[in-house]
Order: sequence, then C-alpha cells, then structure tokens
Amino acid sequence: MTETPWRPLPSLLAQLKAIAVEQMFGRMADAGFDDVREGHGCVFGFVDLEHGSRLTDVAERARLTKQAVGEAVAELERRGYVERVPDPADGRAKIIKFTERGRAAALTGRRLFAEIESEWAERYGEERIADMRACAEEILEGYGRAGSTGPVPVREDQRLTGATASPS
Amino acid sequence: MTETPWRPLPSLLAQLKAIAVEQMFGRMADAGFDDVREGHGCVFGFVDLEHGSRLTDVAERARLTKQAVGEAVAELERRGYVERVPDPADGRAKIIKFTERGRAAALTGRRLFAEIESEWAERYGEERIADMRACAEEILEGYGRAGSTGPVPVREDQRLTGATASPS
DNA sequence: GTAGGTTTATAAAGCAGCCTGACGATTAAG
DNA sequence: CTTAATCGTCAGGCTGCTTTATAAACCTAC
Repeated sequence: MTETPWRPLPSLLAQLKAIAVEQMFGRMADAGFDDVREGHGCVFGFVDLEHGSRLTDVAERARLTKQAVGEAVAELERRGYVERVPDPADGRAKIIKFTERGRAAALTGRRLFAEIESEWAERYGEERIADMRACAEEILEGYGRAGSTGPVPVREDQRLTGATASPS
Repeated sequence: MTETPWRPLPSLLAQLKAIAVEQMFGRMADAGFDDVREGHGCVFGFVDLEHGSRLTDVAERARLTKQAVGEAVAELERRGYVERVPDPADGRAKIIKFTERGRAAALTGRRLFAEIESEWAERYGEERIADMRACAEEILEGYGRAGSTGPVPVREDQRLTGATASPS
C-alpha cells in the first residue's frame, strides 16, 4: 500500500531511455568497445556505413552544429573508429569514413539496441513494446519529427553525460 | 514508399520526452512562468508543496548532488519561487519552501504534464498511452528504479539544455 | 561537558557537451 | 574576376553537472 506519487510521463520516458543507454554501453564495453560515449552517437548514427558522409550532412541530420559533430569525429578519429579523407568532388569537404573497427562498433551498437528492445518485448510483452515504439513514432511524426532524415543506419542516442538527473 | 531507416528505441523515447518538455515549457511561459528552466525540475519535483523540504532530501530523491540542487534553489530563490528558512529542529539545516508563486508554478507544471499526456491519449488512443506509461513503469521497476522515493508531488523532467541532440 | 565523528549547507574549481562568432580555403554565380 | 555562399575548423563561452574542501551544528561516548 505504498502509494505511488504520480510521475510525469516525460520523466518515465527519460529514465527508460537512460536505462537502455546504460545497458547498451555496458554491453558495448563487454564487446571490446569501452571507449565510446553517448556523445559519439551522432557519428555512429548518421555517418553512412559504406560510403561515409560529410560533416555538414551529419550535423544537419543529427540536429547539431558542425562544431559539435566535429568534436565527436575528432575524438573517434584519435581512437581509430573513423578517418577523414578529402572529398575528391569538393576541395573544401572531407568525407568521414568508418574504419573496420568503427564499422564493427556501429553494427554492434545497432545490434545491442535491438537486443535490448527484444528482451523488453520478451519480458513485458511483444505487443506492448511494439506498440510503445509505434506510438512514439506516431507522436513524433505528428510533431513533424519523423524519421527518414537521411541514411541513419545506426543510432545510439543523445546524452549520457549527467547522472540520470531526474527521476521523472 | 520512403523507407524508414529504423531508429533505436531509446532515441525515440528521448525525442518524445524532449517534445513533451518543450511543449510544457512553452505553455508554462504562456501561463506567466517564463523564467523556469528544465534544470529547476529537481526543485519543483521534489520539494514538498506544503511543508517544504531540506536540500539533502531533495538531492537524494532527485539523484543529484546537493551542490547541483543548491544551484537550482539559489536561482529559484532569486526569482521568487522559493525561499530558504532555517530549520527550527536542526540548526544546520534550512527548509526550502515554495512561495505562493512557486507553488502556483509547481501546480501548473504538474497540470501541464498531465494535460499533454491527456492530449496524446485523445489523439493516439487512451489505452495506448496508458499502456505506454504502465509499460515504462514496469520496466523501470524491473531495473529497481521504481517510484515512491519520497513525496514527489510534481516533477518536470531532466535536462532541457541542448538542442535535441539526436534524432534517434 | 567535551572530543570525535557525522551531517548540514555551501564555496571553489573543473569538466563535458553543446553553443555562437570568426576565420581561411574552396567553390559557385554573376 | 569579383562577389557571395559553403566547408571545415579555431576560439571562446555557457550550462549543468561533478569532485574536493570547509564551517557550522548535531550526536554520541566517554
């Protein structure tokens, strides 16, 4: 009879997301990728797996500034996940390309997210999780934030920074 | 026939949360509370509406450091939403209490979150939204992050800072 | 009652992730 | 050939949080 206080839906969603991300990075580390952080998601999520992408395009799809993405790219380059090669078609631009390790990490990340979703489906109901996803997609579309902004093959998430600030 | 790329569930959740929070603060401003930010949520969410709370308790429930909460409290005090009065029962402590304006803001915030949830329910299905909430609560409970950490009468959410970094 | 350890709030400094503004280099348009 | 737009990057700044450190008050245990 411990009366539950009522918690705003956004809070629940935020915590759920935080848990999924936490789980994902834990397994990512187990898989040998212990030096990727949530902030790198814009790269793993928006750089084309095969052909690579230009910084500007990634930034636009990720809804971040070029500077922010550039920072993530620089760090991932130092760690051997991506490389920057000059764009043969445009002297100003560079193409961000995954290295083999980077591609492996991106694929692993995608797989892990799917895995966690599957586990939830198994535990809490296949249909319920599917509907949660569908519902989220519908609402987002309603607010004009549908997907298909680009290739977007893999995508971790947004921020992992803070210490799960709120309870929501 | 625009093939949707597949997006990780956490990304969808994060965006959904971001939209709800955005909506909420927009309406909050319309209601005359244009100077509250998401970071203040730890106060509006965890300070007891009637009797006030001590900083330490708020920080613990919000899963933040006392310093972080102290910062939010200081700002809200400057803006007239809360006041700090010495705790008659403990010379070290201070009680963070809502002013009238603060109480009104907290109640408005709670109402707005409920309102947005209701609108979603109306548009996308009463039962679906209810189940989304229930499902989220169940999963959180499964990971030991259930509610009932305290009074928690009102709660906005976590961070509003960035520019909806990812698309997920 | 007083010494030692704990708890209260706060201050100081730092860090991560994002932002804006400014800039050289290159391309595209007139 | 100028002029404007675009690409990537450097520099600086802000916000929200952290860790470390400190004074004051409390709570035992002697």
